[in-house]
Amino acid sequence: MKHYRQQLGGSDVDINVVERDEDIDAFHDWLVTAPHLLGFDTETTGLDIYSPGYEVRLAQFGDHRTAYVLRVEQHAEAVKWALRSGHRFVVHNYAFDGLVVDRHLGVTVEELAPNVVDTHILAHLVDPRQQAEGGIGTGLKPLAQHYVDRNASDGQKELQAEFRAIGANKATGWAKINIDNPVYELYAGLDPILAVRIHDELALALKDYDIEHLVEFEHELQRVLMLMQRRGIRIDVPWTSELRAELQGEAEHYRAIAARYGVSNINSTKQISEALLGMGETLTEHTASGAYKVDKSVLQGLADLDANWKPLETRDSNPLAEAVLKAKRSEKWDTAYLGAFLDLRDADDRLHPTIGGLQARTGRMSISHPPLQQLPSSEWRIRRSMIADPGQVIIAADYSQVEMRVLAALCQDPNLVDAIKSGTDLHDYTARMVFGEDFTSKQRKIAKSVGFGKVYGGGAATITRQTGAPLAQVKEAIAAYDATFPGIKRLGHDLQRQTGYGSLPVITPSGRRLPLDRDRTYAATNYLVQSTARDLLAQALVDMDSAGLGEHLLLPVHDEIIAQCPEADADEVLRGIAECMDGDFMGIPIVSDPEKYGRSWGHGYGAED
DNA sequence: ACGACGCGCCAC
DNA sequence: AAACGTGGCGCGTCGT
Repeated sequence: MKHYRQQLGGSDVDINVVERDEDIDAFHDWLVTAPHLLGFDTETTGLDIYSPGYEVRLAQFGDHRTAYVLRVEQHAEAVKWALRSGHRFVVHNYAFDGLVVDRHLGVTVEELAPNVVDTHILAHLVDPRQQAEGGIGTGLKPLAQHYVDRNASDGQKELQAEFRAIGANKATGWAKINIDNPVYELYAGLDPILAVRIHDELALALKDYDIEHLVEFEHELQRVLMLMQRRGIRIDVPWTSELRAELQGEAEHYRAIAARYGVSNINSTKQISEALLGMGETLTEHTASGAYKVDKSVLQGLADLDANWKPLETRDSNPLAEAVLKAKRSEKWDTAYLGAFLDLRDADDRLHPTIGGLQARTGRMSISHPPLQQLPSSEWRIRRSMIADPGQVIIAADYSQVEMRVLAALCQDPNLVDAIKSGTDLHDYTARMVFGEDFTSKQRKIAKSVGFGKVYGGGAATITRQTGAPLAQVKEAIAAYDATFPGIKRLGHDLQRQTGYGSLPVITPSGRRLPLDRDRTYAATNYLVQSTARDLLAQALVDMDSAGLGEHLLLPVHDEIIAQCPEADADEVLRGIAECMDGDFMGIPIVSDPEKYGRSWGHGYGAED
């Protein structure tokens, strides 16, 4: 047995590294007398749990002052035994380690999840802000520094130095570092101890908030999301490869055109602005640092295109602007999406994206590796890469105008409630109230933008920029909007007053605490609405799992659920999904729009067989 | 060479 | 009085 002793938060901690088979006896002896609640952590070769060749290298258990580090290759049975020993475990970000032991040790999410408390979830419920936003932070390091020891480290920096010493980097070091490297072993052992100590402090903080139901709910949701991540989603490799080749060809074609105008690097804003000025174009917008702005909207203007890439026919299209726009788009779609699909797939051509259940300040979920919540929706080709399992079809259900409905429920403005309950198009209703019976399509667009502005906290200037309508007209529309729906404005005022203008958090109907930034208290309405809409979708996911629909679920996308099922069952499964999503929220009907897509996700966006 | 950071752009 | 929210990620730039 190898030992390390270290000071942590004013007391000594002991880290024991199991080296030989006889050391396991000491681990056994410790575990059977150890506290019921133990910290657990793993060290692995990387983050891509499902990639070929992936390995879990170390497994660590610990209490407040003692940790055992086990090498999984040697002592996998002891690790499994410990995980099944009836203890409860504290894990920081169980969504990761839980899937690691599910995939690589066969200790499943189903058996372990009920015995786990995740400090990431607790931390987010105490304070969802990152350090940079003025919060405590939700990572192991900031939590350790805040709750355990001002000088605590999660070892990332120290390990990075070790990686460098062996000619590795952050990406390769975790797989390459010697398994008996002392820095590696020490920090591996510290992590479960930190998790336990952080847990106790967070549990104490949560006691005051009376949100035990949220703690339980978020763990339940996490389990459902982990099963979705484990299931993964199949990709059509030949389609993806062919589309890549096509987009790469397009990018190359347009790069060559740009090069003819002196732009050798289409990502260099400097080259682009200089070349455009050289062609006699006038650039009027500047970036924050004073450089000429040549972003998408500026280039679209020069290329005579509107925001939807449709010709405006107001001028001759600048060929350089057009070439840069198209080259950039093709390149981004190729690398950020299609390339990632192929790189991140497992041996069975499935993606297992990381689904963060409690990610944004508002609790909104995120999906990364690859980022499947942000695939282009303007066309179907990228989404066409995601396909249903054999014999199945992709189905989806999205909430209809969920944020406006939530806003109506929370502010109870009579006209807004009436507008939603009447079932008429909300933006038509608003335009009629604001501009009268004979409103034009332009006025409807303004009314729609004002509505979004209310949800996001935007003002007249932003709406002017978006719609192109004159400022005076936008201001008039906002005034009329406020007069029509006074409850929305009142909600914002009430929230700011109730929170002491940012000194207290906004509390959502679910009990979630949402701290405000003092210089942006106008965001209170948006936080409340966004978070509550998220809670509705999260509850629907948990309900679907309880209703036996879990096996169909693929992805959550903010206000919609992507799923799959055998074609013959599509109507029935969609009905079940709708039953979980739909309902009454504070007197406002929440309704979803279920749809059968077809063989691929792209089939919901225009792809055909 | 690597990593932190700002910008821009994709989504809802 | 006015103030557009939440993410992920690839690129270029800059600092180590």
